[in-house]
Amino acid sequence: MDKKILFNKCITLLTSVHRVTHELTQNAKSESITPVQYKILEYITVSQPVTPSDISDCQHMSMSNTSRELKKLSEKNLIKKISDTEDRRKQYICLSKDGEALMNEAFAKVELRFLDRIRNASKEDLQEIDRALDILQTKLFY
Amino acid sequence: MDKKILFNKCITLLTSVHRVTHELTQNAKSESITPVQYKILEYITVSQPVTPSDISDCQHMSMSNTSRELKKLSEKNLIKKISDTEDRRKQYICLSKDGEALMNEAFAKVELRFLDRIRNASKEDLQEIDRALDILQTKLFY
DNA sequence: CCTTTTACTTATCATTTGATAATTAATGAT
DNA sequence: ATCATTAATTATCAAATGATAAGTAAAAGG
Repeated sequence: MDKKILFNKCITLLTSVHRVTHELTQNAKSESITPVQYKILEYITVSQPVTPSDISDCQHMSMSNTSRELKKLSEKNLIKKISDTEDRRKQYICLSKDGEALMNEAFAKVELRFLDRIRNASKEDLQEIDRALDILQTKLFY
Repeated sequence: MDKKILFNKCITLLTSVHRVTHELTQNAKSESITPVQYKILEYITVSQPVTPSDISDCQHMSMSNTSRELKKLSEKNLIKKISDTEDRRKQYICLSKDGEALMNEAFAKVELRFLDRIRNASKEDLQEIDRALDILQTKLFY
């Protein structure tokens, strides 16, 4: 196995993944939030509850900028902040009802486009895709 | 095959791919260019020669903003513009020597990190990864 | 020819994002 | 009790990006 070839293949896939992600998500997000805010909400959606520090780490942004964006999301009533009862410096961020609704809507659009993308795949194709997703998730994109 | 489960698995992989991409590429790019400029150079690298219109389409930015960024890249001597002899409205963009050097350096850093990531993979793992990349490339991220 | 379309450019403005420093409040360590 | 550390906030500034409008030059289509 030539690792150089594997590298190139991987780069090609990365490029394709980014292109397809854009196709799946374009116009999915509400216009009331910025791209960064959408990414934050997406992260909260799949990982809630999370702390501002978690968001800062995972989204690669400074605590100050994270705090600013969370404040804006809070002002738009898309998230709730809950203080930790043990360590009162900490906060837990969750989606509000509005936030959930907004993300459900966005995810529904993305799912529709995803289903359209695999529309013509056979049963065997789907199983191969499923298996390939597992392998890459565990062995490469862990 | 439950397509809903497949969708969720796919979203999880997309998230992982974006995280890993960030890990592989962070600090790989020269500090003399902006993220958007790096993405443009990356696209030129794998697809050259390309026209400004190609870049505009594929990077999802307006022609005017594309033109501005290409001008900056040109001023930094990272790209060359070549006019089409047949249709003098058209241009072909290629990397300059400096541009190639800059991208080679960036790709080398990314490759090192990639190799480190698959350091502990067995021969069988690598073959599975290779096969999985092929499948996803052709059947999902086409 | 004359008009329309295409490819690209320039200029300008608003918004978003990134970076930095200073501050508050709670906790941990000695 | 004091000092250091942690978690988060606020304020401010600069830079990058996105959006829009107007303009140039070449080509294409009557």
